[in-house]
Amino acid sequence: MINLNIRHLYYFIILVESGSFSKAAAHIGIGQSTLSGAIQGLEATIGGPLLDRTGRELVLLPLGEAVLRRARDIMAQIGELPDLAARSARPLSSRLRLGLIPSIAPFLLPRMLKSLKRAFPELDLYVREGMTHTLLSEVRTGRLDVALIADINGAEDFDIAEIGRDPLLLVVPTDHPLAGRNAAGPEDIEGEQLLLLDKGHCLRQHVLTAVGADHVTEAAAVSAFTIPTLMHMVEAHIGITLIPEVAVRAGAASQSDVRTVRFDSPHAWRTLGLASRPRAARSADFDALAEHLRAEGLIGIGPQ
Amino acid sequence: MINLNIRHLYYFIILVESGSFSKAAAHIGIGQSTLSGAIQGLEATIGGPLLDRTGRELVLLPLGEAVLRRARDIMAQIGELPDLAARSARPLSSRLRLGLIPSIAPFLLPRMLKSLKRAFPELDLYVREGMTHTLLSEVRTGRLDVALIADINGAEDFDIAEIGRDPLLLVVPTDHPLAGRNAAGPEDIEGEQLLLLDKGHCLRQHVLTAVGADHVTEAAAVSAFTIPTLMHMVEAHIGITLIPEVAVRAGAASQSDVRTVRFDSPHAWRTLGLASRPRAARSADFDALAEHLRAEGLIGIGPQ
DNA sequence: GGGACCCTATCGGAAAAGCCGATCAGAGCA
DNA sequence: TGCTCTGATCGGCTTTTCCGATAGGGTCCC
Repeated sequence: MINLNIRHLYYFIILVESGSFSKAAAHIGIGQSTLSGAIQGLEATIGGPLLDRTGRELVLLPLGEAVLRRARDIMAQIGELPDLAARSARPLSSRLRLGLIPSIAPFLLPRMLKSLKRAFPELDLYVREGMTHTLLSEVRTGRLDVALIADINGAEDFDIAEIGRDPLLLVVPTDHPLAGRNAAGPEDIEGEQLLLLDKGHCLRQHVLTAVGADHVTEAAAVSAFTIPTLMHMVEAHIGITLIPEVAVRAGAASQSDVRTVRFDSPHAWRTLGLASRPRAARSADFDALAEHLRAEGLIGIGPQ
Repeated sequence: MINLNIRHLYYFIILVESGSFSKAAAHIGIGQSTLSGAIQGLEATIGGPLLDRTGRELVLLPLGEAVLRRARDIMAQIGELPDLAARSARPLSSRLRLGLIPSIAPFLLPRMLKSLKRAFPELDLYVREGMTHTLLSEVRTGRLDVALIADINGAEDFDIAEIGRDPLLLVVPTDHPLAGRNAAGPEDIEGEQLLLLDKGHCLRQHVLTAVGADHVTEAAAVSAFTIPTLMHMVEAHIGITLIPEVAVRAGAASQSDVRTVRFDSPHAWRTLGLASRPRAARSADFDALAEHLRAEGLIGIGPQ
């Protein structure tokens, strides 16, 4: 194993620039004997002489010249390390791997990316879409830094920074009796065909809870993979559904044949939060991200 | 001053590749506590945390990733150093700064460069032309490695590797009485106008010695800066001169209006030698160069 | 939820390296 | 031939590095 101290490479550089052991030692602030020994150690680990000391002036051997070039390169790279550290110390200034659930990602990303780019130009955001349990597993193993999820009750093992509340809105066809109403409740949609996202999506459970799981048998529900598909199914009078406000805000329900109606229920909203590993070294970064999302109001309507 | 051991950078690389302190320590062959301390030291000198150790798996922080990249670069550069040393150990495999005197350089260089390139492809030859005392001064101070000179008696302070003897030939106009002769001697040119190189050129003194300084007063001699100029002056019947065989061999006297004649005199030759600093670290290189010049017979007619 | 297992951090003592001042040997110069 | 300057060497001291043992957490399985 090579035993080589960066400091000794620096000594060598100064030695060449000074042209003399004693001057270099004085310049560095060490004894001449120390420098002599350090250079000999350098030559021993490299495996050849660097300097010709026989003459009145030190003469750099070809090997010494090659080593000098590399030593300068190395010192430059070493010198950058504290700068890297300083840069990393600034909030949201480096790579951050963010996971989002499918009922948020497509609606939030366009605005969020723009907003983050403006506020944190150094941020190198890496985004992945996945269901809650997948994202949390990746956060746990370190493949993701944070996950923006909507089921903060199932994430007790994680640090949760709440972002806000995302209400669920009822979506009905334009010609539906409820289409003109200001608000509706669970009792208004009894017997209706309820359209849900596939199993695994947390929104599915939230919707079932919002309408009251008793009122709709799961067997009677029809599933879709994405919210836009749900919208098209509502348009086609296959049934009705509830979608989160973030999707509505992004235009998910803006076709002319559907209407959104406020849904009054004790559970007609979901709480959004950023989940990260507890005691993670970068918690300051995560807090900054949560604070930014809250302040910008990109998602949710303020903390519960 | 940054106190950082290359070894610890290597530790960090292995640590990241192993994914665990204990595995990395076992792989390197050090104690786990040692590795822990080394990484903490690294983080202290760099100025920020490199890893998040809170979870089950080590997670590389952005700073750690940047440092890892640089560490790998640095290790690669360090690893090349012994290779550089090994290459430098081969003879004539690196830069060599050679000085030549004006009465040799223009005639020898074309053939010598080709020959050296063939024999030592790694050689990076840097050539300078200068008068003997200039070259020797530069050898002494280390700005040149060796000088090919013709006045080895004036260089007692240097290591001299003799290359061979360079005879001096008489040059006369074609219609000169001596032009048809096989040989001539000092007595044959008494009273002739002798053409010499300028003061400072060692050839000037060699010629004066060869003809016997008594036979020609310096005042009667006419000077030129280069041997081709001398040739033109002989052509123009301004006088006669002696030039070294190396110049003749390179075609310096091949115009139709001059003839060369062997000059018989105890001093009608000069000894060529490579001068280098005594006890120089690269003496093996210089010996190899001298041996090559002798073996190739590019200059001189064998050792005296 | 309790216990086993694995992980990293910490501590005291031993080994090694780094450093210093003093001294020695050699080269260059007068 | 001395004198001066320079780098190498040596003994002793300080600092760093390393190790084994141990402590403190986190994770996972029962």
